[in-house]
Amino acid sequence: MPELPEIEVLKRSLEPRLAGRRLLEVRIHAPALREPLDRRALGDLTGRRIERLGRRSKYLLIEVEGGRTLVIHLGMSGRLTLAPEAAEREAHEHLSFRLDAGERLRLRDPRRFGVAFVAPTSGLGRDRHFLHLGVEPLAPALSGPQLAGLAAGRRGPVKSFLMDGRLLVGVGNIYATEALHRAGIHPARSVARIGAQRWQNLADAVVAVLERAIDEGGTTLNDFTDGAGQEGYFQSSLAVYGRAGKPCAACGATVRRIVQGGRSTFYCPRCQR
DNA sequence: CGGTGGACCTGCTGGC
DNA sequence: TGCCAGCAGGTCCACC
Repeated sequence: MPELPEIEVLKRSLEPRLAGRRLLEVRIHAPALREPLDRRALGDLTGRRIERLGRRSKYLLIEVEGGRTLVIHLGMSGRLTLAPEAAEREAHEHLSFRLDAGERLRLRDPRRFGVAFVAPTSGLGRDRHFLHLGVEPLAPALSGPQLAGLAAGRRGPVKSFLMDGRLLVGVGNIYATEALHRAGIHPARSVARIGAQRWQNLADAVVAVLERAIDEGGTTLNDFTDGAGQEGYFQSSLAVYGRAGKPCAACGATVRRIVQGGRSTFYCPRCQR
């Protein structure tokens, strides 16, 4: 579900409701998500006040007093919501924190591809999850020369390049697909055959698609919601993703589906060269 | 270096 | 109606 826009939407929805509040009690209902849950480190968060929320790549950062940060990655199917303490635990709710005022922060993740761990705030960049992450595409906005520089000396299809988190973070299958359509670039085109103008178009497209998706509350294909349970509506703006056999939103040609690196890619054979 | 395929896991959909 | 194959927003690894 979650790429950069979804995590950013989640962060923005939770921040005003979490900042300044205290984590009063933790419940852990599974031994592990994609990685084991450290009961001691998570339990050690109780009693601490939440200072601020942040985001790095597709990781949500919940910074608490005492120099710790609770880091949450939603994997493919995770959902983090703030709901009444009285509400029953839902299926696949693996981790939750009771807060004051009768609310509970709940992490549900049916597929358990997500991650939740605690790390020292000052050393986050040295944590193994963050050590090899590439550049953020927003603020400052990605530029053409920057993208070209990341691709210099490389080969391989541009879509794989966009999704390589060691170079550029936050862009997953949906937004890589949509950005390439917006830039008019065929997803299988080699990065070695992209010129300066196209790099600029692509950088602009990545930024525009991500920003618009944030504005529209993210993409809810199946189960994404923000921290209040609100679904996004960028799915209605998708030009090609998931639209194999249907008309391209821009030109009406029939959208095609191919597989790259084991993932579905959708593109318009007329708009994208 | 890059590409492929698989692993992790549950749930939903579509075809028969 | 039921069953089963295929597919799903993300990483991470082994292997060619």
